[in-house]
Amino acid sequence: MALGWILFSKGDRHLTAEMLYEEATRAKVPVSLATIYNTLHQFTDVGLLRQVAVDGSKSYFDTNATDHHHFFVEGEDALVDIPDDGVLVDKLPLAPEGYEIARIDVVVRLKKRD
Amino acid sequence: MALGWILFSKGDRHLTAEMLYEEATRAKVPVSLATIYNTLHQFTDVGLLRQVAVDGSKSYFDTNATDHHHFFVEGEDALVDIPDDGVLVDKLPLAPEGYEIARIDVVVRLKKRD
DNA sequence: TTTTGTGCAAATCGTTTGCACCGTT
DNA sequence: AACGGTGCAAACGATTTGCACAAAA
Repeated sequence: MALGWILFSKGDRHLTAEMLYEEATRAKVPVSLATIYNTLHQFTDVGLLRQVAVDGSKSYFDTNATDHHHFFVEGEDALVDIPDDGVLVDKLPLAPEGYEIARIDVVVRLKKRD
Repeated sequence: MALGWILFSKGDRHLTAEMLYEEATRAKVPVSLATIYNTLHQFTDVGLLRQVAVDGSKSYFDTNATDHHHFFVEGEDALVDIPDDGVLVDKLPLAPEGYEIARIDVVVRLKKRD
């Protein structure tokens, strides 16, 4: 419950388990990381969160569960929604026989301009 | 060197470190996983491989380093190239001030049709 | 002898699992 | 007393690091 409040009372956010853990701790909600993961997965299962795998290691949880795409800032490891329909995927490829498309993820990787 | 042969002498492939490790072992090239990772990263750094982060955990290395997108079969954990230009990303979003687009990753997640 | 390259054992880090605890029926 | 739910310590698996050894300079 407490975690739900932290997650959803501040608009759209992109959190890692670690981030939520720190926020919870700071907010005097003492939980272990395992509980954080359990909670994140439960929210994900009921469709309130969207899990985004953007680099090899940690994964992000997006409080905006609707279909949309992301910027990912390399080096900064920040995940940002791409404003409404800035991206359009065209010419959807046919799914191979016997399969159907579950979801399309578009990640636009950004790097600092030098 | 031996790993280079395994990687590149069989056309386009999508391998995890573990897979390459097993192939190497089977091919009587005894290396540790750490060496596999070192080698994969070296090839990636010089642009011969492309690292694809598709789910939270393991990451795939694609021997096709050119720009293209992927199907990912959930459950099977298989990664497949999307044939030539089956996908087209339109209306490229402006990168925020001070940033430039490094790469665009499109992953079409497939699930078995029931 | 120093320097440079290579491979790996051990450590690290994100994540998951099994189980102990507690309130409820 | 049995049951269901919740939280977490400990295990796990993928990846990285630091260091030992060996060949080249």
